[in-house]
Amino acid sequence: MSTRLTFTLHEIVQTLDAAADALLTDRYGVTGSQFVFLATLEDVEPTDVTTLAGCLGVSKAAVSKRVPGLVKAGWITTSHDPRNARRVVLALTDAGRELVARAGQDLDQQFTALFDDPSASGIDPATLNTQLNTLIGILRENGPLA
Amino acid sequence: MSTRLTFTLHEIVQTLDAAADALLTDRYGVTGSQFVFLATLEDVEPTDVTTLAGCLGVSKAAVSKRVPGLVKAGWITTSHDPRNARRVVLALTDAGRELVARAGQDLDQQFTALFDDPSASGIDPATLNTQLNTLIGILRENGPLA
DNA sequence: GAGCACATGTCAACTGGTTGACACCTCCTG
DNA sequence: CAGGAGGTGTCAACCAGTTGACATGTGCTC
Repeated sequence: MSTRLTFTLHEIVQTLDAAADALLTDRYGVTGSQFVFLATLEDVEPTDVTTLAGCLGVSKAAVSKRVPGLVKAGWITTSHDPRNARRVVLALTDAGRELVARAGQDLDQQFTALFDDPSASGIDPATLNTQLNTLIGILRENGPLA
Repeated sequence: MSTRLTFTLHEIVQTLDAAADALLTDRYGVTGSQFVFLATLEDVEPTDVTTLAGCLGVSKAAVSKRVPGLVKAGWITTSHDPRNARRVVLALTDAGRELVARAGQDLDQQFTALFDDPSASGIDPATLNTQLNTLIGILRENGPLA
């Protein structure tokens, strides 16, 4: 338990990610980063490599390299835009959509259940969220640390 | 601005890291991850590869590979424990200690200054920290998502 | 219609992590 | 003292990112 807020923030996302990863691997057979890929795609499908890379916050090359594996695993499909021969169109398969829906709901439920713990009384997730978003706003205004 | 707390948490640490990295690169000529390495070492020096890897939360091999570069850059030194010929003892150079002190203070000051912003009134860093630590505690108790 | 600016995806080379195998050293136990 | 258990660092092979270069396709302008 750190007294430094920045450390605490890193610690909580790491713990959160580890927990999510374990759940996803055990129950759904995907890694955390695969789930993020699929869930993000679900939000914008059908779309192309460039757009998805933007949504994920990674480079086009990173997306490009991961596509074949996800196709082979049966989560996504690729097709070609008849209007643009260069463009690779990505979409979820039915299995992919199903996975995102079920696992997403599962994760959500597990997470919100944390706040039912007696020691969490007095912690309001909405307030917490607002405060953190305010900090993000200030951080962005100031340019990377003025 | 996300409404999902988990997303917000990821977003704030990413923004924070980007800001810190920019500051460190500009003013001190080290990357964020180099600074973390040195600051962590400062906490436990002199120590060996295994212990430092534990503190950093990475593998021994990862530490082992980064050492030569940091020695060459003049931030750390390696030596041998006379009691154990296998053991590689890591310590900061004077330059390294100086860097950690100055940059650490700089980062701290920049971070705490965020809370002076008028829109941050009503956000108490200590309370925030306590609440997040409570959540971490619950998360760990429950095993990776019960 | 020719040509150019730009969008798009992929490749190669690099970085910094991982795991598993291994060599080496220490120390305890019989 | 022999020998094995276990600690310690490094290596090789791999994975998932990055950047920069590149081939290719689109569409605008002249």
